[in-house]
Amino acid sequence: MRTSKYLLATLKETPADAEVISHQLMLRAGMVRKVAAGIYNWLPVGLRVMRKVENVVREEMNRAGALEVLMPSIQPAELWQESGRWEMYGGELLRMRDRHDREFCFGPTHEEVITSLIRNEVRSYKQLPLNFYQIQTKFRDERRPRFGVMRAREFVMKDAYSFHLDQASLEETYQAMFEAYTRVFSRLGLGFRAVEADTGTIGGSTSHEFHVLADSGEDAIAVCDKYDYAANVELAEALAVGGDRPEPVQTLSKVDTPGQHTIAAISEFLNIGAESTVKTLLVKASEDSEHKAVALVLRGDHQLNEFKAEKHPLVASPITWLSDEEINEAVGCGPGSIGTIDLSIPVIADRSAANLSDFVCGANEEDMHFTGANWGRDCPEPEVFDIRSVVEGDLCARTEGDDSTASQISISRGIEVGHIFQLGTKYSEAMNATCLDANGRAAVMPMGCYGIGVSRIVAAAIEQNHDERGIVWPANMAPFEVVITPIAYQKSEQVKQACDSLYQTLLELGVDVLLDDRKERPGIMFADADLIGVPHRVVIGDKSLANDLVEYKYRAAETAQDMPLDSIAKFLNEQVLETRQAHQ
RNA sequence: CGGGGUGUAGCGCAGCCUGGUAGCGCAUCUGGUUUGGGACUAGAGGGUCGGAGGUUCGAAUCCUCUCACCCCGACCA
Repeated sequence: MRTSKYLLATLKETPADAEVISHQLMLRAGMVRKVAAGIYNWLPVGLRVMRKVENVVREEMNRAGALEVLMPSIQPAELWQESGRWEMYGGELLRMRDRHDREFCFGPTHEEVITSLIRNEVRSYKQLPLNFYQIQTKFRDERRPRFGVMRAREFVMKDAYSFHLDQASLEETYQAMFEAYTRVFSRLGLGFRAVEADTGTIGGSTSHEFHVLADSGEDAIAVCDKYDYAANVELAEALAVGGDRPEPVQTLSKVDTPGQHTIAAISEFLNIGAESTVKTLLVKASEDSEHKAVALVLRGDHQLNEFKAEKHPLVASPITWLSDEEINEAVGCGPGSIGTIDLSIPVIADRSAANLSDFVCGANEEDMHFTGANWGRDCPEPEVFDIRSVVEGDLCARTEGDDSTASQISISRGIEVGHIFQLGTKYSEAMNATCLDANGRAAVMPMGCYGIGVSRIVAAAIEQNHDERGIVWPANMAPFEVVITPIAYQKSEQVKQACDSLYQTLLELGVDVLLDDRKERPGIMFADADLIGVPHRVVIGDKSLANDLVEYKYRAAETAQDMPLDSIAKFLNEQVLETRQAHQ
């Protein structure tokens, strides 16, 4: 491609509404432009990158035996009503009506469509297992789109759905997808980690997320390298800290704590550590409970994990906090004075809180607290449940024996770019997707689903690969593999000939090459090439040509080097082929 | 959906408080001088001041309503 016939659309200044570096650089490099909140145009440079990602994804899905299909982005309401999600999905589902007033939605995902398709096409277990995928535009009406293409409303996703006769077959395909995803992200040159993930309301089955590690990531990941444990903090198990519960030594006493309503205030007022206090949080009880509220008890220095708490049968889902009035009604005081003594509602204590003795808690009376409180003696033994979030330094849940130092949890941030899921029969059962088994009986097909955020990967890769001059693409994602930067292309016939000839040779070798034949000063051409992140750059000017030399520079390298003109094409081709092969 | 903020040329911004007929830098176009890291120079084009209504002789500026976008808030690729 010649820049004179192309749209580089690079920007010198950073647009004001871009916050994260990937969004800023995608705008500056002329990759995307915003059309509306969370909706983007992909310009030529950006689309080139996305296509490269798609190609790798497609190759690996094909290699893993999945079959490519294309489903519609507009889906009829009937299918969603059949699965029950027309009511359940909420505001993220963009709904619309056609001219006959029939209801449709713009697909945020395709379980319904694929299940409806396959239940009509598959008759016998002999056809199974089958795995279908597509690379297609999705729409989710996010409550808050942000970070450019990273959390857009309209985005490109690879989604796959597998159908099986039994669980064993599902697990086999799940494993194959796990390996395919690992290959995809490795080939794309991303620093990533597969982590155990929340199965959400579907429950019971296995799920893994693939995260690109980046400080700007919206997810927190708990990692322990020693035991090879990695899980989203949403579900990472938190062990009790502090060992077994010591015997009580203090007596229960009520103390005046005027105006002290927070853990920080109480521990300072009483001159004790927050880890000897307990906080009592009141949330709504689930509908089948006889109580209105449930008390969640945590050690003062710990944080409630709402995802975990929601899984307890007594806790209403989604988790709902009691208002100040409701708290007063339930325990007779404000939110800053609740405690575990003489509570008439169920008490669920975190493992660490349950291990405390002689702790401080509210007295269910304004401006009063208890010290020396003890489970079993002063209040009933609580139900113990893991309801706190792991923190840096916690012992890994997989720790074996008395290994207290080397197996601590560290927390890092990640961008979710892939998610694989054993769905089970949730959709196949609701939509009656069956096939005949070996006994000639109808069997509901267990399903798996597997997603990759194609457009999000582009942004995630930039988060991980940039410097002060711009993007430094991983080899397999760069929009162009080589850029030729002439010095005085318009004036020097010698330079023009050398550039055109090299350009033609590289094109014939199948290299993605960009020739910057604009009538610009070198500084502008260098800046643009660095900004869009072309890995290999060749500068051709009269000075070096006089010695039959050209200058070669690798984008990520500090310095350039002179190379003979007559061997540069061969050299570049080798470089390109080498990186392509290294990432096959 | 709550809370905060911003809308003035393609991009980044000033002007608004104190009403008087819209400006700066970058980018764009033309000419000249330049040509190894975002040049210099002379000229030129480009704006419903987000939209509607109101106050006023007169509104980018004051008032009301509205729309869009951004940021902070717990179900996601």
